[in-house]
Amino acid sequence: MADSTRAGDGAPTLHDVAAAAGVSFSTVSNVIRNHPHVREATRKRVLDAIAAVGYRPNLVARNLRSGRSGVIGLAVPELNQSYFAQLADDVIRAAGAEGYVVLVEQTGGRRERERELLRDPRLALTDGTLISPLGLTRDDAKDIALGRPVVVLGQPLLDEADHLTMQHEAAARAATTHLIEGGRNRIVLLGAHPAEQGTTASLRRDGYRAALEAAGLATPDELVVPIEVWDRHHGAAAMWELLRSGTVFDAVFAMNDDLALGAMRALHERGVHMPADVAVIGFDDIDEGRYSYPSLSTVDPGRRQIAELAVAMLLERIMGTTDAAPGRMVAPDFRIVVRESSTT
Amino acid sequence: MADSTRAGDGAPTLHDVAAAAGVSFSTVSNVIRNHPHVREATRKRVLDAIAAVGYRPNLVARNLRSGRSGVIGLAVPELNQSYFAQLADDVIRAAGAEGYVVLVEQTGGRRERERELLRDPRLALTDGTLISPLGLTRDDAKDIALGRPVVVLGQPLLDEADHLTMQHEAAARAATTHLIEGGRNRIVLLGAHPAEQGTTASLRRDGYRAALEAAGLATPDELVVPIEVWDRHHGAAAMWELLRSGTVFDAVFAMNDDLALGAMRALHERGVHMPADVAVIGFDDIDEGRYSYPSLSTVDPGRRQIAELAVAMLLERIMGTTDAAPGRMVAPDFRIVVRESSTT
DNA sequence: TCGTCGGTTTACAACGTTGCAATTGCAACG
DNA sequence: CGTTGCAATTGCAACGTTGTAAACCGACGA
Repeated sequence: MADSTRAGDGAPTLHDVAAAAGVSFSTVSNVIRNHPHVREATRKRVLDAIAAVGYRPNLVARNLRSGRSGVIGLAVPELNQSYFAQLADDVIRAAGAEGYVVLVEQTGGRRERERELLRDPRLALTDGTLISPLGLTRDDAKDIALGRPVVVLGQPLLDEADHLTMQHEAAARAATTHLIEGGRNRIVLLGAHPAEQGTTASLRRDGYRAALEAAGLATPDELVVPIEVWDRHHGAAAMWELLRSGTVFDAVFAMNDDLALGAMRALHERGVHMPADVAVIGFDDIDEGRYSYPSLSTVDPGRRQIAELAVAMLLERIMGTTDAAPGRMVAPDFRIVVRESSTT
Repeated sequence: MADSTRAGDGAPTLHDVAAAAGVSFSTVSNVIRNHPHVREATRKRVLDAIAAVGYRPNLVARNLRSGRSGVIGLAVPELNQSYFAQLADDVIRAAGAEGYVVLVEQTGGRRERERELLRDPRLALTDGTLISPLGLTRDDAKDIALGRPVVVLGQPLLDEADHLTMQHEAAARAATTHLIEGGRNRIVLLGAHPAEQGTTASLRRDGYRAALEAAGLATPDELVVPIEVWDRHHGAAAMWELLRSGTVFDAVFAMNDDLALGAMRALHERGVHMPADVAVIGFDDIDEGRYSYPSLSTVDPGRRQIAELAVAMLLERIMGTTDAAPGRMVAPDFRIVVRESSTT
């Protein structure tokens, strides 16, 4: 039980085990690594010694030797946004199934922070990175040299990285079309990021516009509401402001479910009925939307599959089981989920 | 710009920089470590070489040398439960402010997994662990020898660890009392874990019972609803079942907000009005509760402060800035947050 | 001119592994 | 009874740092 062989306060090492078992530390290493040529009696003696001194391999040393850490990094805007919490959940599970653990970083969706993260030597602790950028543009990323496996969840951004792209535009278009087919024609877009190109926000906005144009509807500027941070709070605040302004509308397409839920709260408070007065659809299919009142229509982008696919792509790079050039994959099909908030 | 000095595919090391700068690698190390005695000209030459070869320190090697990794582990049931997602958010922020990053593990609240995690050598990658156990009991934990900094969010569990305990019982009692003061007397407890002692669930149940007894109310068995997993789905399902059974009640105290939100959905679907017919209060004060309809009354346990305090306690152990025996801290005050769901 | 004393630079031994190369021991063989 | 062959064991050089001890080198005072 006791660890009488140990000196100082450090954890026992191979050498401590070796001393306890009366063999060289190489032999202990052989036992641990399942080296084929170890006599049964020796193996047992070593295993007993391991138990006796309470030895645990020092993973840091092992990593230094092997060049691998068994850790992947996941960078998301913030876990307080349900979509990313659930994405992180899925990623941790998928990675865990392959024996990897996950270091989670929050970017707040700020481009400087996203940039910094991709260059941060801290990431060298991980074998690779999965990043879901929000603010970063191709321009910002131009001079980033990675030299390590990275998978980007989003639009093509880095030449050296793999990309897993959602069908933002098509999905946004389908969501908007769903509202139009329900007879709506003054549809608010909640969460625009005006100045940007090639980001999640701009692609979804393009889809929204395309749907309206295809239906012969105009897209008045006052219906496109910019919101920097896509959380419930900002969704509610923006909706309050919109209601205060007296703008007339009969539907809302929110850039994500958090914004939609925040907006719904504001609509409730003003006594606006959903879906009778205003139909609402969000994006992401977070779990909450099933349980809200009214339950929230949304776009299911296949989050779970995306997480699994992204982890698989990253691990393939890490293990070097692929020699394909960095490329782009398009996420599996999205799906419009119709719930109460947009039922005609 | 180019890295012509490099051989092979490995990242450049101190030696590569040294070669490029024409100094010994020790000097490079001195520059990096801000050793006082380096001639200005030399420093500049080395810095240029660092930039030229694109050197980044190898953190794994640094960690091996220093015995520190700058990583802490956070073990929570699952990020899909909003409270833990927000806790993780807070912990990552608090740790980040001190220069630490966070490796997140999910336990699913399963005792075996929680046990395993505390013994897993994988944790050796981290400098310490913050764990929020759900299933683990003192008995389960009896034979766990840590030998490393651990802070437990919850009841005293491990002799070698620090504990940060919420005032579960008092808070649950206050929540229940709030419902009673609103004139309710058939109060459902949602989320009991029947057989357990000393866990979050049992302490909150004790608080619930104490409040009822103090008010001279009975606690009929049919009002105490056991639910294993505290998420929206199970909350809704349990409420459906309760409604189906014909049990009469006029209020619900849910063990957490997710359960409450799930239950509210079921109540909505059955046309039960809140708070008129049934008052609801949850626990945790997750962000969602502000935006639900009706907005959810809850117990604010001071999550943010708890996260910051827990990180501070853990870092104190890691840095060895305290030599106090492992002990227990009680979390700062909770607060009953009254919103629409329990307004009389 | 020599020794001393700074500041400056370099050498080197860890940190705890891994994995190959080298060594040992032993049995079967010629 | 010395080889050969092979299993079992051991030695040792990495992996890329940090930090201490040692070495170097002018300049300055004696």
